Amino acid sequence: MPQLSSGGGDDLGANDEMIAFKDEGEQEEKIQENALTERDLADLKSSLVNESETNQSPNAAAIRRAQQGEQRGFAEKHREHLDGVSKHQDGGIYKTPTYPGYPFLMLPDPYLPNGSVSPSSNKVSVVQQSHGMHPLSSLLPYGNEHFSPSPPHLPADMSQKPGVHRHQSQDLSGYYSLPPGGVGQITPSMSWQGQPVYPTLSPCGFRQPYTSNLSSTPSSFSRFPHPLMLGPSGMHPTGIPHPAIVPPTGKQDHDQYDRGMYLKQEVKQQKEPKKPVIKKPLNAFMLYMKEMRAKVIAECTLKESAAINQILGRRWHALTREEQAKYYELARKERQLHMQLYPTWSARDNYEAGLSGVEGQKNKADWGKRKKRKREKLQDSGADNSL
DNA sequence: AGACCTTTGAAGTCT
DNA sequence: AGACTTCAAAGGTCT
Repeated sequence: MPQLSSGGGDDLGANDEMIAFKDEGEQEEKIQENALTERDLADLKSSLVNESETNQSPNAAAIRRAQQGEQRGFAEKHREHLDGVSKHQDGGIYKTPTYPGYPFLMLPDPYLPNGSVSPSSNKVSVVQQSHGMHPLSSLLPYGNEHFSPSPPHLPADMSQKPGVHRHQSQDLSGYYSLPPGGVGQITPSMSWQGQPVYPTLSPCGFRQPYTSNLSSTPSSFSRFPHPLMLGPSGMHPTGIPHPAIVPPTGKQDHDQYDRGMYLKQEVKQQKEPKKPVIKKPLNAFMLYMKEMRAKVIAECTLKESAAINQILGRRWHALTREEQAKYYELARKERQLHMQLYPTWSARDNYEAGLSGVEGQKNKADWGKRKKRKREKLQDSGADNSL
């Protein structure tokens, strides 16, 4: 793990914010690595494109394995980078928010007393938004479904776990519970229309001006209002439009702004009034993926998530520690918020309940099956390695 | 219809 | 304590 214990008094026990940063000389080394990685990405992309065009040629697996081997080497190297400990995060990470796509909001920092706005959050730096990506999506990592005009079901723990006091603290307000009928601190600058154009290296390795030309997309912010603008009807029954609550059917649909989708979901939810599942808070990499996926899709014209995730995994390793630290910090806040919203929730809940239906039906026997599958897979891969 | 793939990280379980 | 497993997102692909 790249994180080390902070000892900084984070009662979450989450230590991912403590990311080691070394001196600037190493940064240069990192930049060189980035350049190499971009070339690797070009190779990866071309191979992936070929892969998709040739309908998964027999060589694809071998190529993939080779890439993964290469990637592993990089990962280990990267982790070495992160092994050192530095304590200047608070002073350093957000001083220069160089990452253009990171949507900082005017968020009260739950770690600061009185819900004061931390230096880390007083930058509204929504500059580069991914294709079809909501500007707030990094802070709404559980999908947008929860903001649909049709309110989600009560969270399972709301009705099942007695004594769960759901307060809407000031700390939370900055994240999920914006004032009804308005977007609160969300200023017009949060719109990604007409944002500066950042020439970026595509994950495929070619330089391409990345424009947030989203007006043509169905989920464009210009055509559809922000889900948080939906007002009370889009609020969570608690008053907190928390996105972690999803129908137990599992997959979240992306084009939540599509009215047709709303209707479909309404019908679906009427048909299957199952208990919602509170999903895990997203980790740093998941947040990164969520933000960058659309961009990679647009630039590489890839759609297969497995391939995209490979690219994103590489890009993740190619990020500087500071860039990664932003996501670690965001993930930490996500966990904190999640814990505050659902103090009795445990990841175990989803182990047992699964997303497939009635809570508790996916019992340990089913879990054992998956375990077995995993083991079989690992054994197979081990056999592959032995060849 | 649902599992799988693919990634990293957090958190749970097991030994 | 450390190893192992599951889940989180995503959407095409496969069974």
